[in-house]
Amino acid sequence: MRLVIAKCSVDYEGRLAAHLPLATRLLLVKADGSVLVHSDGGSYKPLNWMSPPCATAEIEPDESERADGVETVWVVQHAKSDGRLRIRIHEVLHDSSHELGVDPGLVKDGVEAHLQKLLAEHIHTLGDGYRLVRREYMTAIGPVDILCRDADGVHVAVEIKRRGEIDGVEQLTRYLELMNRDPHLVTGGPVQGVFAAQEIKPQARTLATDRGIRCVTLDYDALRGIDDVTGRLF
Amino acid sequence: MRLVIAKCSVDYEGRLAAHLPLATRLLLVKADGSVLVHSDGGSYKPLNWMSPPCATAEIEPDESERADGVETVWVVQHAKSDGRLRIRIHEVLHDSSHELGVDPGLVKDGVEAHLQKLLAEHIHTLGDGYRLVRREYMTAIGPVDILCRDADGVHVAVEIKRRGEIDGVEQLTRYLELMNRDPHLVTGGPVQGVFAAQEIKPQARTLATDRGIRCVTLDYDALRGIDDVTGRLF
DNA sequence: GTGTTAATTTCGGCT
DNA sequence: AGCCGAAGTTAACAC
Repeated sequence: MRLVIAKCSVDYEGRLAAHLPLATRLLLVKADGSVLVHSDGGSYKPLNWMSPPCATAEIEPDESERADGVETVWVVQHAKSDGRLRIRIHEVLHDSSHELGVDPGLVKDGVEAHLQKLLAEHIHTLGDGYRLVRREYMTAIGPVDILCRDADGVHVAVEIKRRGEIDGVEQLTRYLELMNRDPHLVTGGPVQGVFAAQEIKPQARTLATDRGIRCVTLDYDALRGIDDVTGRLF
Repeated sequence: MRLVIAKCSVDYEGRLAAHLPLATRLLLVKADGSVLVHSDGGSYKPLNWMSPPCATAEIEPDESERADGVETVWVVQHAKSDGRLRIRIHEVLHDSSHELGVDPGLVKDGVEAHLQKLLAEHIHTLGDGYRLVRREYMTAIGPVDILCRDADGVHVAVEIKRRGEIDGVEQLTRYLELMNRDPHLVTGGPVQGVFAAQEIKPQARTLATDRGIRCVTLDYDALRGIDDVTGRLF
């Protein structure tokens, strides 16, 4: 990993065109060749970057660039597209390289998969008499998060999101359309839909309700709490 | 901006829980207090981070940590939530600070907003006699990019994308369904749909055509060129 | 490899 | 401030 603090201007051409005026920034070159241009604020997202695979060529500035005070030019070229980053360096304030080795990677907990597991374990939170059929019920266009049956034996497809937005309702709608063509699933009535999320946006709720899909707000801590209570029984 | 290369382990607790095993990484502390933990590969996204506003406290390791070889512990606490990053530093390999100043920021070109503006200004590229009704025509489920009328006065809803994919067709379909329930818009025939993009994926084109939606490929440079010509008239 | 879905998404625009 | 849609989204996972 190479760290360079430099006064520079940057131009990107690829999926869009973007320009960064002259200023002091951090240039980060990773072991895989990717380059990140960071300012001293904002977010974790760089101002500009080039994803791997890519290669950097350090070239001499042309006459007009040299007249503007450009010391060196980095041309970072993406290997598989015409995406290109051109970094005109006016002054290098710091330059150091470091061996980091391979990273063992991140371990996560508490994402959608976890919500799905918790809800499957406590499927009765959807209503009395609900029984789990299976998680990740496979259909031709992808897996339904949870398939269960209500007290009357009617199949219920559950789509789980951390944040419920319109896309999620569309997704569930596609599943429901498909499942309602399957005679095995249409038992005692069409397959019902439940849109479950920690938070449901008003527009998504409106669309879901309009399509006869029930909206359920999930309380992650409560589900986890129920989980703990269950745990205590053993 | 402070740059630290250190052997460390990281734990995040906030919207989820995440853990990074001991390894050598870059710790980047920005002027606004935000912290980024980068490995020497992957993408522009850090392995872990804390967004501003937040504050870092450097504390002494406890006994068991010290026994594990921990030299210092950084506790990065988010100011407005209970999100917290705990970085256990075993060894510092580099530590430097730099004054960067405020960044003038990024200038973009060629994004959807620009395409929309250009097409609205040259709505006749969709066909002779087309007239603009308005951009960002508001419906209950969101704004339609462009609403116009063809030579016969039939309303036409236009969805613009930089890259036309299936979800864009879905979006336009939702708008059309809703708009066709509005008697004010169904003048002389149902509202027509136009899916306009710089590039339209075959699957999206197939779906759109199947639904009676016309696909139009936009030439950004040509539109801009027309714009220049118009500009010359003044 | 291609396509689909999630993300501590982040970011910008508008109400 | 909140809501919604776009992103050079990126990244993980399934087929």
